[in-house]
This record gives sequence, C-alpha cells and structure tokens, in this order.
Amino acid sequence: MAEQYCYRYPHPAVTTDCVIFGFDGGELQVLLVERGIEPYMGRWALPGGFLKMDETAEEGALRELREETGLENAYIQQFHTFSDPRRDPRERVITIAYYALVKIQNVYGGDDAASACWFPLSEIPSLAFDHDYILRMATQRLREEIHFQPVGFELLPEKFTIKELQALYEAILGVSFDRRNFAKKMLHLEILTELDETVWPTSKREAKLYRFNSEKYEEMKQKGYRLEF
Amino acid sequence: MAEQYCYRYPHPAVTTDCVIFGFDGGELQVLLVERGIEPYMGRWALPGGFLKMDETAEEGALRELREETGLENAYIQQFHTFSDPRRDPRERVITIAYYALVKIQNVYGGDDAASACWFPLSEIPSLAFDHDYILRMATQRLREEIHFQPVGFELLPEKFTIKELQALYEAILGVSFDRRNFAKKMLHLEILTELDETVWPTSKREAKLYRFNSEKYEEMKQKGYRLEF
DNA sequence: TCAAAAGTGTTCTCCCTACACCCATGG
DNA sequence: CCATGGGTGTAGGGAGAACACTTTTGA
Repeated sequence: MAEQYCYRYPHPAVTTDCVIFGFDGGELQVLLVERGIEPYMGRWALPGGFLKMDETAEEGALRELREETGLENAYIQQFHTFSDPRRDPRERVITIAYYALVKIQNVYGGDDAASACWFPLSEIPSLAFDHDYILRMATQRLREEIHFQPVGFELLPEKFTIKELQALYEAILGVSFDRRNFAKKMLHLEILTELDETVWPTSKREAKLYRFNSEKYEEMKQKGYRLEF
Repeated sequence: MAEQYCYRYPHPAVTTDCVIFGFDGGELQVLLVERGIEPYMGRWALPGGFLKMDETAEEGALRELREETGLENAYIQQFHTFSDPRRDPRERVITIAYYALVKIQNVYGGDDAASACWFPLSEIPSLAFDHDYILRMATQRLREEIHFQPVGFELLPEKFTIKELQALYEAILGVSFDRRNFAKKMLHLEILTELDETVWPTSKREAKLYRFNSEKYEEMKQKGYRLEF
C-alpha cells in the first residue's frame, strides 16, 4: 500500500490504551493481551489500538473494551496521555490512556480475546512498551478516585454484601478496616439500598444483600462528596 | 512547501494547550492570547501550539508557557486530552491540555506576549475552538487537586500572610471561611514556616509573613495527605 | 475615640476509632 | 457445644465549626 496520507508537518500516530480492572472477591485483576506481532511479540500488554479518524478517544477506548470483553456500557475514565517520543520503536506514537472498571462476572471472551487473560495486580509480568508505567499510574489514580466517587460499585455485581464491598476497598487501597466501622460508614452514606434477599456466602450464616443507590449518589455529588479512609 | 510527511494511515495533528492560572490577591486570573490567524481570528484563546516531534507533551507545554510568560520553572499538570474529531475546522487536531500555576508577579511579557492578557475567571470572554470547555475542566480539576496538594503556594509570592493564603483558597473554591479556623487549620498542618518579618498589607496593623515549608510537605505526601474544607 | 484588621482562645458537637456483645449456623 | 462469621451497640478522643476577646493603628 502506498503511503498516501500526507501532511505539511510531521504528525504522530495516536492510540488509546485501556487498563481494565476487575475484582474477583480477593484481589484486583487486570486484563492483559499477549502481543502477536512485533515489536514486543509474545509479551503481555494493555489492550489498545490506533484511534480512528472519526471517533473520539473515549469512543476508541470503548471500542477496544468491547472487543476485549464484550461489554457495551462499562465505566471508563481517561487518566493520562503518554507522549515520550521514544515510547514506541516504530514511529512516534502518543497514547491516550483510560482505565475501565468492569464486573468481571459479565466478561466473556470477546472477539480478540483468544489471548486475553486476567492477572492479579500483584502478579503482573513485565509488559510491552511503557505499559508498566501506564499501569502503575492507573492504579494510583484509581486509589485517588475512590475517595471522591463510589467507583467500587462498578466492580461488584448488582447485588453484594457489605463484606464483599469491604474486601474491594481493602484490595484497592491496600489496607484493612474494622468490619463494624466500615459497615457503619457505608450505611451512613445512604448510597446503599438494603434488599430483602440474603445469601449464604461460603460461611456459617446468611448475609444481607445490598444494591447501589445511584439516585442518592447523584444527589450527593452536587453538594460535594468525600469519602474518608 | 510540499506536503512531504506521508504515512500509510491517517494521523491527527497534536497540540498542547495551557490554562495558565495566576492570583492577584482577589480573584483567580487566566492568561489568554488573541488569535492573529484564522480560524477564530481576533478571538481569545488558550496559549498553545503544535507539539514538536522530539519533545514530550510536558516539554511542549513548558515551552508554550515560557514563550507566553518568560517563566522557566512553573508548576504544570496535565489534566485531560481533548479529541473530538471536529474540534478544529482545519483538520483533526487532538490537544493535550495542561494547567499551570504561576506567581503572577514574576510574569513579564514574553516573546509572544504582545497579545497576551490576564482575565479574571469571572470575566472570561467566549473563547476559540473548545477552549471554554477546556477552561471549565481545568478549574474543576484545580479545585479537586487543592484538596490533596498544597498547590496554592505556586500561585503566591515567596512570602505571604495567612490572609492572602485564605483569599486564595476562597477564590479557588468559591467559598468563604472563618478567619480563625482557617489559620488554625493551616498552621496545624505544619507546612508553613513563620518568618521574622512582617508587613503592613494596606491595613491598620502589621501581619506576620509565612513561607511554604516544602520539606515538611514532602514528608506528609508519603503518608497520605488530605485537606478538608 | 472609633472602626477595622490581626492575633489568640473556648466550647460544643459530631464523627471516627476502638472496643464488646449477641445471634445463627455447621461441624 | 463450640468455633466461625454476621449484625449491632457503646465509650472516648480529636478535629472542625461557631463564636468572643484583646491589641494595634489610621482616620
């Protein structure tokens, strides 16, 4: 194919990369894909690809996400653009990076997913390009964001127990909380709706199920919301 | 000039734009430039320009900042990348946006500054491109950031009074604080160093001067710092 | 002598923290 | 019947919010 797209000044290529977080009840997980072409063939990398000329970066990130997970409506958040001139050996490539929070139970292998795999955050292999750095920055931003937005709910199933919610917060922030104080704080925020149902979560006794109350949350976001931990 | 830079796939142009904040003691100010060429000739816009192929976005933003303000070492922070395919009528242009916090007293007219002008945040005219939107997002991010980082000090002169610091926080957050509680909270953080000097700030009585204690702040940032307002 | 600005202190309340206790269930 | 996990309550401390008093100086 001829090199038919010509400009008076040099232009960089632009991609989107997506750090896809999931939660399995224990540790935070990240979805990685194995590269099938050079450079870095065989290395694990973040899902991503070149931005089409008629889509926004967000649309590109959602497209990548759909291809890898089959999910149409996940929560995504742009967090940084990486522009080191030498971050890709082929040509100059600038990447607009997003992180996505998905309910891991809803993810089935998508089109591209033959080589996609979940990795616990503590067992990430060495990644292609500067993706190690991108991933580090994504987890850092997720930790910050969780103080302002109840993003945790994007990672949990529709119905969940307080214990599961606590496990998630502990996994994201890398700390542990007092069981009773955590429940009190969360219930006091009034963004949880108690359901009539209960479950037997592997344990001795049934536990109440809750659902995220998004109307209440939208209300709170107006007058400034902050979550202390 | 011939269109000599050719690629196999279409590439967008990439720029950096910079929202430069200053503080004059009363209101937050933003530095704007008047466009001398089409499109949007004569309209006010954020300083910015095309990214060179051998510089990072941060270097590009610092270069723009230097050209407009003469400042070499200002605080800048990347906050979002704007990628709407139609945000520039000429061709597809993606912009990596930064905000900068500068000590307004140190800014003299730089090279490009013939047409640069400070505007109070409340009196911003209608801007070129999507710069209104970019500016709104920058102020929002600045408001969030101030809860985690004492960025206010980047906007004040080396030595300042508590009253000036309070005026700054009030200007950024758009609220007003009790004078005594604000002083107590700030001094309690131990990131201020009291100086021996005093000043007569337009008022009846002399006031103590303070300096930002950056060693102490770096210490605090390790163990998680949060500022409540 | 009065008003305005700067410095310091006190009280009250609320929220966060660190705890203890009860209940239900499965072994 | 006892260990485990789930649900709820209580006492203490610290920080923020609301508020008052004093001092200095210029008009």
